Amino acid sequence: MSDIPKQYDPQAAQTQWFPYWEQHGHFNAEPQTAEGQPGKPSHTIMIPLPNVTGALHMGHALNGTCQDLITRWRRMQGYEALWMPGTDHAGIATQAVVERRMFEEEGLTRHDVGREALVNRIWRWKHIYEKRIVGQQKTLGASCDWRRIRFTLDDVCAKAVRHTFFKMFKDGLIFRGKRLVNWDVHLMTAVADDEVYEEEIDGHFWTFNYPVVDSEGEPTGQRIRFATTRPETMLGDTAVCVHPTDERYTDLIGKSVRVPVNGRIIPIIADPLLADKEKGTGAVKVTPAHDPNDYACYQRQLGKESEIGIINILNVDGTINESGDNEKFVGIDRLKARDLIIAEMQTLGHFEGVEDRKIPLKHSDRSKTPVEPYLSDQWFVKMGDHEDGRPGLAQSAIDAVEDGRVRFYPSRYTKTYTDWLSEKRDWCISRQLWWGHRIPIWHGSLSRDGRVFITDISDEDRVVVEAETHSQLSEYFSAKGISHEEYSIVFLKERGMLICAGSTRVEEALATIERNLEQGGMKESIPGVTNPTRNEGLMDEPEQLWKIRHLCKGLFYQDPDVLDTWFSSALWPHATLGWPDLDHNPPLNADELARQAPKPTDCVGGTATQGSVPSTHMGNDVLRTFYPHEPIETNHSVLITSRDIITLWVARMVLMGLYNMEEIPFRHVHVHPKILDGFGQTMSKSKGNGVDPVDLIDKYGADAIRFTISSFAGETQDVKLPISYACPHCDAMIEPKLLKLDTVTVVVPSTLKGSFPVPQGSPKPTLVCSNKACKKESQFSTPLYDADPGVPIAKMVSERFEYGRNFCNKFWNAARFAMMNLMESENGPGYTPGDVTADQLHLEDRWILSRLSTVTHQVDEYLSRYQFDAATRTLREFTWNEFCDWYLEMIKPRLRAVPTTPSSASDDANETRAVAQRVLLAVLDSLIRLLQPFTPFICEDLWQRLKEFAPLRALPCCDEPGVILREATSAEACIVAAWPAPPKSWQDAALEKRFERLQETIAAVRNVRAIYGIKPGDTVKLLMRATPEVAGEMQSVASQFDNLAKAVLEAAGAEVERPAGAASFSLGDADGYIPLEGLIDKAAELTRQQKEAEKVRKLIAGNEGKLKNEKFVSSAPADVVAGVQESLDNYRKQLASIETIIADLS
RNA sequence: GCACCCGUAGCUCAGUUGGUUAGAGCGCAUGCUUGACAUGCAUGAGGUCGCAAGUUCGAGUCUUGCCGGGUGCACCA
Repeated sequence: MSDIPKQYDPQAAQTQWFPYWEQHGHFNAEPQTAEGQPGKPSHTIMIPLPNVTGALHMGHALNGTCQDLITRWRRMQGYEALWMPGTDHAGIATQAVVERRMFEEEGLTRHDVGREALVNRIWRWKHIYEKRIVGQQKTLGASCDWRRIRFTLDDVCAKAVRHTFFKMFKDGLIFRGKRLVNWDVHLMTAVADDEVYEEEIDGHFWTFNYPVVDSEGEPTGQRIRFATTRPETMLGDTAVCVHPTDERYTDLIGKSVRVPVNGRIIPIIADPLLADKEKGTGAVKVTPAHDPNDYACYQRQLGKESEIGIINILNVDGTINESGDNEKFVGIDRLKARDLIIAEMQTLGHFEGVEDRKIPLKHSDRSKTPVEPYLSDQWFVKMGDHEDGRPGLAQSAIDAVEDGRVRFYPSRYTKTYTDWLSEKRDWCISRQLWWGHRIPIWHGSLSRDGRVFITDISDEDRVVVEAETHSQLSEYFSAKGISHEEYSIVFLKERGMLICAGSTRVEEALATIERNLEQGGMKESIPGVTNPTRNEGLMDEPEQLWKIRHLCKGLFYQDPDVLDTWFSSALWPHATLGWPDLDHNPPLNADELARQAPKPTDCVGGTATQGSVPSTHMGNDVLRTFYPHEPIETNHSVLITSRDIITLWVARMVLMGLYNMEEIPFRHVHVHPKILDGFGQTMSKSKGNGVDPVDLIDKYGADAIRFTISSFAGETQDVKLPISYACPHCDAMIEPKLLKLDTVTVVVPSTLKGSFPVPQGSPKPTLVCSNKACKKESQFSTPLYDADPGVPIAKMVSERFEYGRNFCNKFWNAARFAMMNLMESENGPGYTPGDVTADQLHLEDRWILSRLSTVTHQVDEYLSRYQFDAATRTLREFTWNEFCDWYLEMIKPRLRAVPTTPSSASDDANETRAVAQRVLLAVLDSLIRLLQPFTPFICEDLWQRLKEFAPLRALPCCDEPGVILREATSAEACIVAAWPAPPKSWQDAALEKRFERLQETIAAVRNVRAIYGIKPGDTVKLLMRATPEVAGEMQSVASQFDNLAKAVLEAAGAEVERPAGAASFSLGDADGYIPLEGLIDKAAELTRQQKEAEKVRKLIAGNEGKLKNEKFVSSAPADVVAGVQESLDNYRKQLASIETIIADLS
């Protein structure tokens, strides 16, 4: 067996077998082609699409491992298993990373390069990172159907997005509204709630007063005091608010105050929710455009007598605009303006005091600058129920989980999901970005005065279509061959119109109009739409001004915003399967198809692997087969993801699936743990602790990474993964440390040299090896910088993965051993296939087959509940502690064709060897299959090696009594071999119990040998005192005592007595004596036995106490009481033996 | 403030519906290398299961409170 190396070489297996699987189409999932045709059940997993922002980290590796495991397991079980790959354009994150890079490297902002050029740059970024991501996934062994890879901005997904938006628009589910967003004044965009972080800063808390004025605007002499942390917002104040029952102010309610800095007269209103009698002065200024609470107050007051205004005082860049009604501050940054306003208030005598205070302030994660609450126009999806009481989008998704159509594993995450959905908050779907699905809406103005409208539709704004104008538009469209099904027009009360495009043709037609208008040519335009006119009224609408300036030049323009990333990813489960096209299958990826171009020999006999290429066949079989449908027995599906996107993504997929498909998108949702670093923090690029799985795979192998990861993918808690840096010169481990920077804490090597972060243009920081013999420097892998080319890099590694590496090596060597013994050698003939009957089995064969059956069923059970950790541990223990440590050791004598017991002395030694070989191969065969989902590369490698000399092998046989193993042909590849199903009848609890006793005895003998330092080569004698039954068992396996503990069983029986000068052990139902005349230290032996006796006495006392307790005896179940009684009896026997020994010794 | 998770051996974690002596890997100690594997084998040491009370015949497991760590959601004049 010289061709099997002593150590498993993961890289060799990975290089060989991944392309093999791909080329043979083993990852491909094919749809059923005709209705009603009986076929395999399907199994679908939709990947939680990684962002093209950057490379994958360990969290992705965990996520991918779980999905691949389930996919490979189901595939072997006979499912047509689809794992759908793809990536997400990740709107803001990707745009931000490209913008930042562009600024750092070229000093350019997006406004310098323009929309089209920026988007092109992002596409280039996307291509680079998608390739990297796919490469990482394949390195890990991901068995996705790569031909079906999708990207959320590709044509198939874009069509689904447009279709859905159009449908929702027509259904009245999409509306335009105002919303306070987190405005990043640096990037000049809104950022989502999850893209801001809070940081406490040292701030101030100022108290001012406003003079109360009478109806003529003359001061009454009264003043109202209030406090604020943002004095500049005074410019946007539209009210002062007090609590309605606050006696200090009740007489002022309804009166007015004058804002000293701009002279604006504003009312004093009462609002019990906004004002708090206990806090501050009890009075609060109201700035609806720049504070969420104030905005909520503004909405509450709408339509009431005390209705207040709303004034946006900020430009997009954070400077004060004209609406502040004081030209002194126009164009000044809001922070500068703050100081000026404080000074002015002081001068005017309205300043009361200031105190220092820690203020939690929201910062933009992208620019690390404070965000401003900022009122803007946004698009929303209505989540609430319909007016007639029918459940709306949110409710439909709640129902699906509550009635069990969608089930969470672990179930506690159900609460996260339903709690969030039951708020039914409308979903803001617009983003002020350039990278994403452009909102397919064109704004137009029909008004005659040339005003431009950024239209604002809420339900009450919609008006019945004016037939005349509508027909003009219809004419325009129909002249282009566009039917009225493809667009939807909504007119707004005398304010303009919105056209929603439902097809690319409409989009093109509308884009043509827009372009022509922009160029001033009116060759093609909608009647009634006039040339753009710059309107002065816009000047107080900074965001709109900005839009006009940068994005659109006319009265007729496409909405500049793009959709929230989650809008497209919510469609993922059906969009990727080709929805809304029901008449053909989705197209396959040409590059990926080329990878598996069938070799000439494969072409003979048909086109089986090409089944889902668009063909003459009509109908979308892919969608029909792989999207959940009735009857549910024919298809299964699971979503495997991390908990932080349960609301953002999982909930939205369910509601979108129900909306578009009228069926849930998946039946199970498995939520796996998160991976934290050794300091307990989540891994992320900005912290510098994100480990590239490929680095780890290079070091330990993909199987090792997968095995280790699955061993900690349990259901209870997150996983700490301590990492260190490996010195590239000497391989020593360098510990990481935390380094606090201005805004974040980052992870860097503890032996960091040089400043961090790097000042512009300075050398990159390095680490110094802590190994005294090395002391060399290297750069280190950090997502915060790219290392200089050609410089040695200390990669991030984690010793935790030795767990998996060692396991793979152990398994490799077990297989190596098996193969050596399956070949012809001086020990006997090579493997011959053939049946094995029950009567040919030895004790250890029956035991290992019993264990195999038990373990297989346990693994199935664990995997069906997504308990990867338990499944992994079970297989590891079985492989290492049972198969290797006991079974292989026990059959070694048989494989050497040495007669094993006196009674088998006459047996044909070769037959003994043959049976051992067959059972060995059968167990190994099953084990390779069982481990395939976990460690596919090593398994395929071993499978193919075994196939070379044992294409026929004896495998578990279920249908014939007495026949245990029967000849069968092995599958072409392990990845497509059948999942093991050993008969349950093999499980034999009594046998397993008996075997445990044997193991205990052997361990006890080994213990004695270790204590007395007996040389490994020396044989000892063993005498066992036991009941005739147990003694008989001992006799029957006597050769194993010799084999495994170098002990010759001299005697076994009830009459055996302890020889003088023997070391002893007591097991409850048997005592063992090992004569060690001369070797034994009587005093030490006595101490050892007394200690043992003490332990047993305590146990006896405990059990006796229980049995004396009448309540225990009467209320505990009978079997528990019997169990206690039984163990008490055993302990008493054991104690009696030990006491005899003690008496002998003393 | 509300919700969820976690606290078990030096470290990282298991521990099913409460039930006989609480387990694993790493690390540690001792002893083993010509026959699968030193990425290995054997043996061993190491835990009043965060604290307190309660329920129960019986609690690592259930309940309540407290302490400590984490996460999510609200809120922050």
